[in-house]
Amino acid sequence: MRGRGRGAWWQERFQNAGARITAPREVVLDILHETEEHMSAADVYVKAHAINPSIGLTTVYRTLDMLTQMGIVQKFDFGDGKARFELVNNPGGKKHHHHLICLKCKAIIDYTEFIDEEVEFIEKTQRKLSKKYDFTITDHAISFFGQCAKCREGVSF
Amino acid sequence: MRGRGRGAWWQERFQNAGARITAPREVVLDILHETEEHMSAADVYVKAHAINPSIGLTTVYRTLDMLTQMGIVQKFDFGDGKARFELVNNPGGKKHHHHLICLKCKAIIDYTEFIDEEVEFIEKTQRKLSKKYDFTITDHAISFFGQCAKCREGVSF
DNA sequence: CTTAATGCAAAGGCTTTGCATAGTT
DNA sequence: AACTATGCAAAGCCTTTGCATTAAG
Repeated sequence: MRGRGRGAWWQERFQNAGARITAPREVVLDILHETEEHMSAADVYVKAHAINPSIGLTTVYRTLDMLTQMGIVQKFDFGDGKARFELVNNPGGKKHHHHLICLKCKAIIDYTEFIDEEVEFIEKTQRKLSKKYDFTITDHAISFFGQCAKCREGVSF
Repeated sequence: MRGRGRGAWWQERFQNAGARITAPREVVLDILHETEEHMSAADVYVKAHAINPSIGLTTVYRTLDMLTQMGIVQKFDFGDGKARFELVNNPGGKKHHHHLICLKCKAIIDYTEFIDEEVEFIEKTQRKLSKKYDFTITDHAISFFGQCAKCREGVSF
């Protein structure tokens, strides 16, 4: 029963969805809320298990999957074989950002610089898409791919 | 030796990179060039193997990976456990597009409607990011996530 | 000729599933 | 009490790796 009271924003969503509020789910949400990183399921599991040793890896996977489907969490694949998870709206936490990904070394840069200009643009597009395709859009992702300075120096390709 | 003469655009890039032009690579590029779908490695393999039975799955994976690192192909993860590949620039082929993804049923909609407006915006951002982070940007991806009309009707979440 | 590319088989690693148990509502 | 959520172990499945062979430049 960790974090009860705080973070009620998602508890309401759980109830509306008929999903039970359980200790493992609270722990996972807390962890995602407090981190600045792009965490893999295993990363979350390690922290969760440290907090509450009775939490298993399977539950972490299942929780992350549920949260992704609910639109509370966003799942990313940066190309290194394991999925990464981030809270979509992190009140008081990490700022909304987009990604710059090096295709060679898989380095990820989070940028927030031009987000403000992007927001207006994105929202306009979102409204149009939502209407045209009868889609309820809850989130978006923008990524740029290329080579970082370090990898550009190196030979090949 | 399929497709020699045509599609010389990538052959030059191979030579500059010191990569050999081989039959399997030509076949894979041809397949990607001719399709309208988001193909998995297995999908590509099936077609490639049908054209040239001596082509193995491993080579398809290795080729796709190389093309991705070269920026010729873009690798996507739509959340169903297998990676998808698309040619980045497909002269005379499929138009550049972005994705609308249903988090429930994993349906993917390719949209091209508002691309033109996006292009100008994206290029501006790209120039700024490229400069600030000393990154050579070769491509981008924009995706919107949510629920399609069909899944919205269904209960849960 | 030299070195990269390929294929097959096997290994690897992340993620999912079956089933009995514990926990919520 | 009724039914969802969890955990463990095992299975699944996509992807990668080792190594001998073949082919490109």
